[in-house]
Amino acid sequence: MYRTHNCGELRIENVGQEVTLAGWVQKVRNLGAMAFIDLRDRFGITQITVEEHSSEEVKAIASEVGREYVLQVKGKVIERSSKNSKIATGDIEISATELKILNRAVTPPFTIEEESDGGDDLRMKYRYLDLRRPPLQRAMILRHRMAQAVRQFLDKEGFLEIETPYLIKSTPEGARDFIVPSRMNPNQFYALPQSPQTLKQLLMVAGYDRYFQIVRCFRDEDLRADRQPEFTQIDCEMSFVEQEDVLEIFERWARYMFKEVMDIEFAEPFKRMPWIEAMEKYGSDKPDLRFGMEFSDITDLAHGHNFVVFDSADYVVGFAAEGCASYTRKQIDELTEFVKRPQVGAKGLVWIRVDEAGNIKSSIDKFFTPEDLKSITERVGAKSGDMVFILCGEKFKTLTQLCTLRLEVAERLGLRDPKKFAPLWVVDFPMFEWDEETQRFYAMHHPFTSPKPEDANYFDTGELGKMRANAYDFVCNGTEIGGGSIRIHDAELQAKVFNALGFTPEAAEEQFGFLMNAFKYGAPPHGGLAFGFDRLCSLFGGSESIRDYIAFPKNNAGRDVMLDGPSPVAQAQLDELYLALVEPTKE
RNA sequence: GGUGCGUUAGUUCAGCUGGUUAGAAUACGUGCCUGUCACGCACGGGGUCAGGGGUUCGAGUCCCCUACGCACCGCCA
Repeated sequence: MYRTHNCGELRIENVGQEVTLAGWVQKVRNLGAMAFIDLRDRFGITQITVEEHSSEEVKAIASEVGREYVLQVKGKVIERSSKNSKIATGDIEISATELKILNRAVTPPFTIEEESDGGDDLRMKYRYLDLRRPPLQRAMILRHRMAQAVRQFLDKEGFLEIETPYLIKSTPEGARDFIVPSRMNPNQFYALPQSPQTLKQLLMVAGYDRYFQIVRCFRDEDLRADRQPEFTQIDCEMSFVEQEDVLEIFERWARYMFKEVMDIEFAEPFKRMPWIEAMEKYGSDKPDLRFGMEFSDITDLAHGHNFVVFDSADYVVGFAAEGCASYTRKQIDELTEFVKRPQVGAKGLVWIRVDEAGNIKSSIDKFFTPEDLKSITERVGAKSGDMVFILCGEKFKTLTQLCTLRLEVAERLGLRDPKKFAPLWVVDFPMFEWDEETQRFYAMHHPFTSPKPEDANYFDTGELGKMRANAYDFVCNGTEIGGGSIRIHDAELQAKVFNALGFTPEAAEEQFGFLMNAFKYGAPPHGGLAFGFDRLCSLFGGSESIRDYIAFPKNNAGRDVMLDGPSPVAQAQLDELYLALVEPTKE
């Protein structure tokens, strides 16, 4: 038997017991005649003491072990003369009677402690060492507990966990597919699923009624802190439901998760916000509602004052930055530079200061009377001590730019508190989105999303941009955590949508024939949604990056720096797959 | 596809307007040390300044290219 206890469980009650522990040596403090060894496993740290009266063999091993040696210790639990309140086992220590080196270790490239001295890149290369550190272990344990909570809730609600294949068929809509060559079918390829969307709809046709899966999804797009090429979704689908049914059950699910994992309860129902309201009030389809600073349309007040910047703009919009009247010229200049960066793209920033005494001063005093400015500050709800920031231009572009500024101001004011949670449902998304580049409509959600019945007439009028969908997103703290829709279950309606998206009947048949065909055999009304599990973990865990919650993540370029993949393969492997390589062309 | 920042000891970093032998902390090694827990003290080893090219009497420092890393824009139905 390697151990009787783990390194985190012994307490004062255990004093006197003979125990065996095994773990990794975190640190040796050798004082000459005596030595202390911190022995670590994922349960905690226990101090081992080697004393003057210990055997020569024990002393010899204690002086030999280094960091990350795997060590087995036999000894007696004794009460410490000087306790350490920083660790859970700090009241006791093990007086070693026997030490055995189970394995030696070379000096690790960074310290394996709560706060490592290693940089991100290095720790990623030695991910298995980084994963030994308590912060990473807490993250993995959080993820595990969350997955268990998901299963408990959905099982109780009658959902069946059903696995769908990873080797499926490529479809050109949406993100780029990862493709996998088929040896048995020369010159043909599988695709890895971007999500099991069509498969879960087929499960509804098959009568499984309520399905879920914690499932890996794959998208061959560029990465971000919150985007990995393979990521995990909590994928759900239900039959015989309307939007309200889906929102009801998954709001209860979200509350269950917050309660079980975070011990947080929300008194009020989650806020619901139509997409257009989210855009106009916050400039985003995933607004951060941990704080206010809502936008107000001031186009009518801004026009007609011989200020050419405003007069030439379609849309003028602003918000009151709470308590920012004290901002100095330098701080305003910084924010101006911030919005003028190419990533934001605004031309400039107009400000109106309402000081503590209620006096108004602005960057547009030349063009606006104090009364005009006052009506603007009233429109945006600015109080004494606030600063109004205004951008103008094309409507949605300007709203998006102002959103970036709102978040930056909130960040500076410390309002983006990771301990605070502001969940909401964004509903009534547009059905279609016009793409200038390809001059066609794309499905904003996906092509299986149903339009709102009252908007169906826009198929006939051709005003596809006005059509709203039965689609909804779950948003928290400015992050899209999940989204879904009520699907189309009618072949005729599905054909209309494919037509609107520019598919010929033949192309629709070729790509989605299996689904259209299945729908002929009695598809129930159905809908569902999917949550980004990695993002949910990072939301709960309080980290910006989902990489912290993935055991073996990819880097910025989609590489696994630990395995050093992707990599070339042997010619024989290529031959077997009938693949030939070409030199990459460099622009 | 694009923009910005970065790359100096095992590690994290400093290194000014170009100027002698590139430093600190930590880690590592050796010795001393009976209550440490960021142990302490002393000594020591450790550098292709990412790679290549250029400017210069002289480059870690300035310029160009490449590679790699991070963040972001595009992209992510």
